[in-house]
This record gives sequence, C-alpha cells and structure tokens, in this order.
Amino acid sequence: MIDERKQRILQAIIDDYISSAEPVGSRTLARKHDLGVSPATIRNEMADLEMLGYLEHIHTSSGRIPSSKGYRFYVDGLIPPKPVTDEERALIDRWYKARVKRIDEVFQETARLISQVTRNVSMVLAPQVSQAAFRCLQFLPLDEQRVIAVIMTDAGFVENKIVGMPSGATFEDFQRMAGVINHCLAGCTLRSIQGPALKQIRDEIREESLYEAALEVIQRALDSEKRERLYLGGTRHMLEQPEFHDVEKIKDILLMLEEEELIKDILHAHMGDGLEVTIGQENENRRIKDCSIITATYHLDGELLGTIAVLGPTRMEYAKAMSLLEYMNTNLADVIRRFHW
Amino acid sequence: MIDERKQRILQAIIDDYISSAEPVGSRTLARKHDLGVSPATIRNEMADLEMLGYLEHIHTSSGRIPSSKGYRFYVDGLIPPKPVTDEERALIDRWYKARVKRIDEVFQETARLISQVTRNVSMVLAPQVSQAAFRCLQFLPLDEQRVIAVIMTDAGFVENKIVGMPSGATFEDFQRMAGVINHCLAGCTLRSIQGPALKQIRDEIREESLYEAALEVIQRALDSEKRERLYLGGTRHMLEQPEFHDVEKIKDILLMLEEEELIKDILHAHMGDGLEVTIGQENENRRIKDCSIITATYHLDGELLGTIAVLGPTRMEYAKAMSLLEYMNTNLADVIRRFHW
DNA sequence: GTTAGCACTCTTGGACGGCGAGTGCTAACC
DNA sequence: GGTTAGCACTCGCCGTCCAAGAGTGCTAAC
Repeated sequence: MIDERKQRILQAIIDDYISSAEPVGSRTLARKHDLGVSPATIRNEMADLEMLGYLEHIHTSSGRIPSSKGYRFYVDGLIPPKPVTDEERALIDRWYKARVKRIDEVFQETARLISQVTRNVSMVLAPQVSQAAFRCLQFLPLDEQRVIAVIMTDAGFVENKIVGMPSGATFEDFQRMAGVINHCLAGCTLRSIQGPALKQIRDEIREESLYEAALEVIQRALDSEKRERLYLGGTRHMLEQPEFHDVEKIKDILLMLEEEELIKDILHAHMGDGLEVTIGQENENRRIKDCSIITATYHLDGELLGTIAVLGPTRMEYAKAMSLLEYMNTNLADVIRRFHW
Repeated sequence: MIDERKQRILQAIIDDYISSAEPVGSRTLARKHDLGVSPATIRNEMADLEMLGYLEHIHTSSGRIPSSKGYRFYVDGLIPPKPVTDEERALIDRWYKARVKRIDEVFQETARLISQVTRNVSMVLAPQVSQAAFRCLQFLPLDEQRVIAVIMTDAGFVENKIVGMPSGATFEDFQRMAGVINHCLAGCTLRSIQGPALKQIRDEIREESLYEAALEVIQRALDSEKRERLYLGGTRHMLEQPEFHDVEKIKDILLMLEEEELIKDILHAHMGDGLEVTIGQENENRRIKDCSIITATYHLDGELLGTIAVLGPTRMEYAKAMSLLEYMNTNLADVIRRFHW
C-alpha cells in the first residue's frame, strides 16, 4: 500500500519540514535529497501520499506539509534514531550534581534540563506524596499553644506543619498521640487513610479533643500535598517557533500553559506505560491541535512516580525528544534514589 | 513655567493615551475633554509641551505621546487618585482566606492578586529566611545513619533537612549537639552566624567529627534559604498590551522575566522606603525602557521583609497600581502575622 | 492671546502587477 | 508501465501607486 520509495519520500519531506518549517516542494526535495528520481516523479508520489492522507496542501501550488497521520507514520516507523549524545549525558550529570541540593529541586531542574536539550516546552509532574506510604510522625514542642508536626513518608519526603494544641492538652498528650498514629497508620499510603484506620485511632486515643487534634494533623498532612506539583520549563521556546509568530496564537498557548489543572489533566490522560506520543489532531484539546506531546513515566522500584513530557509544535524533533525522555526517566530514578533511604 | 492650562492639557493627553494606546491629536482631545479652548490653541500648547520635553512626536503629523518626563510630572502631581474599591478589598480578603493555608503560599497568591487587579505583571520578593533570627533547632531520629534536623526561625518558618550521622555518633550525641547550638546561636540572625559563634560551638562540642556534623547542619540551614524567593504573576497581561503586539518585543520581555537574578537585582535596586515609581527611560536596564515599575516594601513590626511590585508598559494605570500596592503592603503584614507567633 | 483656515506630512489600506515556487497534466521516452 | 520533460496555471509575496484620514505648523484675522 505504501511502498518503500513512498516511505523514503515521506521521510525526506518530514525531515525537511521539521528543520525548515516551510512547505516542501518536489523540486527542492529532489535537489537536497539524492532520491534518484526526478521532481516530476516525486510530484506523482506526493499526490498519492496526499490522497492517502499523509500529506496536506495549504492551497494549490504550495509545497506539501505532513498531516497528523503523516507524522504518526513517521514516528511509528520512519523516525531516524537520534540517541542522547555523550555531551548531553555529561551536561545532564553535571547539572544535577551542581544544582540539586534538595529533593524538591530535582523536578524543577529536570524540567529545565529537558527544555534546554529539546528546545521545547517541558512538563514534569512530581510524585504525589499522597501515594507514598506513611512512615512516621513526630511532634516537636513549639510554645504553649502549638507544636510542630513532622511527617515522613517512604518516598523520602519530610513535611512539617504547625498545629495548634487544644486548650488543656499538653505536649505529652501529643507524644502519646504520635505513638497511636504511628502504630495505626504504619505502612498505609497517605491516600488510603480512611475510616477504619481512623476508627482505630479514635478507639486508642479515647479523649475527644485529642482525637480532633489528631484528625487535624492527619488532614493537613494529606491535603496540602494532595495535589501533585507541576513544573514547567522553557515556555519561551514556543516564542521561537515560526508557527507561533502570531501574537494571538502564542497568547493562546501561553495562557493554556498557565492553567495548571488543565495541563495536569492532559498529562494524566496521556500517562501510558512507557513513552507515548500524541500528535496534533490526536490531541483532544483543540487548543493544542497544532502541537504534539511526548510523555514518559518514571518509576522507582517498580512504583509509578510521575510523568515527564515535552510539548512542541507538531513539527518538532521527535527523535531527539523521545530518546531524551527515555534517558531521563531512567536517570531520574537514580537521582531520586540519592535522596532516598 | 508650566501653567495650569498646560497641566490640564498634559493630564488629558496622558489619561487619553493610557486608556487608548493611540497617539492623541489636538482635535480629538478638544472633542473628548471640555477644555474650553479650540484645537488650534491645544496645538500651540502641545508644541510648547513638546519643546519642554513632556511630549513626543513619532513623526510629523501624528498625535503626541507622553515622554518619560511627561509621565514623571503626571505621577508626581497630576495623577487623579484612584483608591482601592470596596469590591477589590473584599476580593483580596476572600482570596487570602480561601487560598492561603501555609505561609509560603502567601507570596504566590499575593502575586496573583496584584496581577489580577492591576492587569499587569506583578512581582513579589518574599522575605529572606536568612535575615530572620534563629530560634531553635531540634533533631528527630530517622534511621541508623541519619537524622532529621528541624530548624525554626523567629519569622515563623520551619525547615527540615535530612543529615547523615558520622560513623560512631549516636542520636544522643546529636541531641547534645542541638543543645549546644541552641545555646550558642540563640537570637542570632541566620545571616550573622559567623566565626565567633562557631568557635564557641566548637569549644563546647569538643569532638571533631561531631563539630563537622554540626557545621554541616548549620551550613545547610543557611545555604538553601540564602536566596530569597521571587514570585511572578500575570505575565500574560503583557501579551495583551498593544505596544507588545510584536513577537520580538514580547519575546524580549518574557525572556527577561525568566531571568530570576536579574529581576531580583532590579527589585533590590528600586527598593526604597515606600512607594517608588520608575518610568520608562529612567530604568537602567534598556530592555525595560518601554516599561514602568512600581515597587513598595512591606514590613512587619518595623522590620523590612520584602518588596512587591508591578511591571507594565509606561502607558500603565499608575493611579490604580500605586494605590493597590499601598494597600497590599499594609495588608500583607496582617496576613503574615496570622502565621506568626 | 485665541482661533479659523489652509497647505503639508505621514500612516493606512486597498488595488494592481510582476516574480518565484510549486502543482497537475499531457505527451514522449525507455 | 513506470518515468520524465515541458508547459500552462495558481498562489503567495512584495513593491508601487493612490486616495482617505488624521494631525501638524503657520499665517492672518479676531
């Protein structure tokens, strides 16, 4: 149905278009790539490819540009592998070593790195603390009315909150409470803290006012970290794309990138097993129908932690972005492990 | 030198230009504002104002636009007061109540609020933890090799870090270390922790390996919070300004806004006592010579905490932005106090 | 001092035409 | 039958031209 020569021509067109952003015509294509056939033949093949839906025509007498279907075919089979170079690996290594001192900096810097190397917008969805397992809770005295609750999870996160003490309660009461909570919640994921565990805590604590306070502590441990963090990088690269040289279009994209919830939804929707590429029209959201998104999930010890992604115009360097994401998502596990115990 | 009628005309021109973004001509000005004189007279006055440097001419035969000097005169004297409305106050109040649960959210939300109300870019420089006073340090056991250090400061910040224990040291050693550190550093600002205090700690701790560990703890308490946090809001408003309808210009501004250090420097440079307005050419950085910055500092109990600012085109609504910042910087103190003890 | 009138300037937007790149089709070629 | 040269045709792009509109500066009259 689509023979080897057609494939070569399609690949040449897409490669050209990706690097030039100009519709490509038969003459120039024949000149640049040594395809061994004349422009006229290429024209015929192009007409066929268009008929089959792999190419598009802005108007009569302008070169062809790839359609979403064309990119899809390219990504699924034609794409020339473009592995991460040694320099890039070295850059990534140095970057993490120099800039990441605390675990929460990992994600911001990962976003920066991805956007720098791919020259596109990057998105990093950091692990949700709430799906980490509860490890231990401790209190520190602060003053007569307050204590600091320090909550640790298995994934290596430590959080602290200031909690008010109910009148009449002492710090010793809170220490007792910590013992009960630690006992009842050991190993629970934060998300799975539900009725039964709470009931057990209630039974063991007995005192109503203390139980209320315990609830508040648990509640606050949960709710402030319930929403996963999203980090963006390199939004400015969108400004450099010729397809967004129109202020209205760029506005549309930049405004969308400010809608954190929307982006998170998109990332969730695309969160597959490994590398997933969504091209142009394939996107459900019409505001990014001129863009492609490549997502990859990263894991630690078999557990899904989060997603990293690249967003760019459909005319993006898929090969580079894909191999980088693949590299980053294994690398990321190692970096996180360094902060882990 | 610049009589009352000239002032009225200058004010009318600036008000018009601020709301329309179009150069204003004598005829339209006469029609819109009831100045009691004919266009010809206005033309004469305009010519005078231009001679004096308050107005500019893009080319012969186009209307006038205010110069930086013109805006300066306007801001210093002509500006019609535009107090924060009751609705705006209510909005601000509701916003803080609904969205701010933790102190570090105050600044991000303040930035959002300012940009929303002024429809311009906002910048918020959060207080530096390192100029807060050290309050207390405590350790919690984590595992055989590590402890969690929890550091509290007077300004209401609590930070935690994971610290490795030197081999041979026990958790009890660390507790003793905490006692020494708390004793020696009580009341010091984090920034002022210098040689003498450290020497005292060394003398009291005695053991070299423990002292090294103590140094690491102090070091990490300092360095991760040394750099103050910057929050931006509403960069998209720049996209809506007609003067930045050119992609190159918008790129210039947006790229600059991504340079955190640069922005911080600018804010520091403009950090005056109260409200400070820097207009167009008055800016040292030529990349914002088409912009104005209004900065205001906020305090708590007499101590300077940080800066809030609005960045917009020179043609911005100074009156509104100024009164809002003035309101916000008193309000902010109250909001912070809520998290304070 | 103020104003009406007028000549002049400059931008904006639409119309027009030539140029260049590209297509589609046909007829000839291997 | 696939391949190619040739040719007519189509558009977008760009520069020019022209008229309309907004505004200025100057002069002379009030």
